[in-house]
Amino acid sequence: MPAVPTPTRRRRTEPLRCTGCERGVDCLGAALDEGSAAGRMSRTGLERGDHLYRMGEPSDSLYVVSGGAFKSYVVTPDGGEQVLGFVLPGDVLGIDSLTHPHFQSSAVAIAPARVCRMPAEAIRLRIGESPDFRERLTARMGREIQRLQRLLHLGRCTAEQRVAVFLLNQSAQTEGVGFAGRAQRLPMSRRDIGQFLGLATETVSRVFTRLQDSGALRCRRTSIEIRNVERLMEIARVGLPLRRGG
Amino acid sequence: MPAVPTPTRRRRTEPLRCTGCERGVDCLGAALDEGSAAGRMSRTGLERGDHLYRMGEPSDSLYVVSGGAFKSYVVTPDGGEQVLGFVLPGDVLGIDSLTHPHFQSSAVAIAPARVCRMPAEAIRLRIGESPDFRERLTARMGREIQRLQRLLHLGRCTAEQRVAVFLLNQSAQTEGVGFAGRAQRLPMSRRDIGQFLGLATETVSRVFTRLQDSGALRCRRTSIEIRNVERLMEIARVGLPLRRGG
DNA sequence: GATCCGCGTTGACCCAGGTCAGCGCGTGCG
DNA sequence: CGCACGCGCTGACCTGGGTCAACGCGGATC
Repeated sequence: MPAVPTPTRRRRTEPLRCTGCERGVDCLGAALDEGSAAGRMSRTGLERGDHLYRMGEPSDSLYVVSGGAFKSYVVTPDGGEQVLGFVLPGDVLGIDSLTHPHFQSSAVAIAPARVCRMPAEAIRLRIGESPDFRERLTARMGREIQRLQRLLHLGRCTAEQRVAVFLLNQSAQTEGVGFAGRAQRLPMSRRDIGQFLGLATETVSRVFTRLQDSGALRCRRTSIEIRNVERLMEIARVGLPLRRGG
Repeated sequence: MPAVPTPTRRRRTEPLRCTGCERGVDCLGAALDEGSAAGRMSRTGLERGDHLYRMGEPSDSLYVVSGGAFKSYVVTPDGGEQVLGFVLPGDVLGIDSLTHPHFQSSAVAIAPARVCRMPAEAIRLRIGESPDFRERLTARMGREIQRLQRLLHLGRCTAEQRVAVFLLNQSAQTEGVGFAGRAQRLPMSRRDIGQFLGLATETVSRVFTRLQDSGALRCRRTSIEIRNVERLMEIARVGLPLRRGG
């Protein structure tokens, strides 16, 4: 993202009702958009590079991603970026700042995206009146804790393992469990992946070519196809054996 | 901890009222021990090496640590231990399993310890009746997310930075912010510290001696004294300059 | 079409920290 | 008392991946 920070920008904001939304009743938004919180939601579109929010800004909302992709990150003391995760449709943005008056991380669209805004006061109201909503929210936080714990472990693995796990997760999230054989588009750059996995971009690149040489993968720029899920899972477990072919 | 798992053991369990407890009203237990949840808590003592719970066991409680020290960890697929954190008096154990039917991590006492058990059903009741309790619990989860995010960043730092940050945190938690000049006891082994920070025990040991040589620290086995907080904070920021003295 | 710029890729080099091995010390136990 | 064992410490060695530099490619701009 640019060196001179672009302003936090949100485009085409419009009020929203969840009735008839393609995400259905499992969406956290649908669970909010009832009772006294009804009618307080809004939907916003963002272009690639637009910030949904920045670390330090007053945090007054939670967002359900309904399209596109986001990168969540913090700026480290030394000026680097620690990517916390990539956030895809159905996921919630801002949950790490729910208990704080200011955002604890930044969120930027890495592809044209849409989000549904859930204002904090509506959330607070709904928490009081709906045990179901309460539990969903708590479950989301619990899941985030789990995710970060797994991420912590990933940080102790080899470069091959990190990338393999990352690709498998990515594929599972976008296509359902373990689907392979069709090319998908990775919305994030090698740089982003590196800052997420704790690797230099060069290393990410090298691992990609090594995985390709081993036949587990086929990739060109942002297009990627898992050709051998079993092999990739094997690599995720034990690292890459150096021989080629297969 | 031993290769053959010791049974999960809890000793000297007794019913508990928070009235008159030295921890005071700020304790999460005191906030629970009112209304319909009253009288459902209990206090337990553990010896060094006793497990409070193990990953996979049915999780039916939250615990407030009231004395001693714990290590929270998960066993990684390759059989290693990933230490998630060290848990000291006032902290809560089991919050990462609150939204799961089974514990997602294990907790073992690394020193003689005491905990107050908060049964899940009492928590559920109290959540329904007390917005204050609810918010405290959510705040705890939010804090855990923050902690893990910081830990993630720590995993990208040099060995010196990791150890320096660890020692500063440890000191802050046990003695109030930035206190130095008096020896304290580290209840965890070099091995534990390594498994927490993602370093080999040898590296932890080497860094300790290097920090000692540089005058920032004085340590012998489990006894440790921060002699120069500023220097340690400087190291935490930028890593250790190689020259000695100071 | 010419130019530019950001991204991905590759090669060469280097070093922080992992691994292995040895040793000393304190503690518990027969 | 002697022994064994676990833990911490240190040295020697090795390697995974970071760093630096160069280059190719594709998309945007004029």
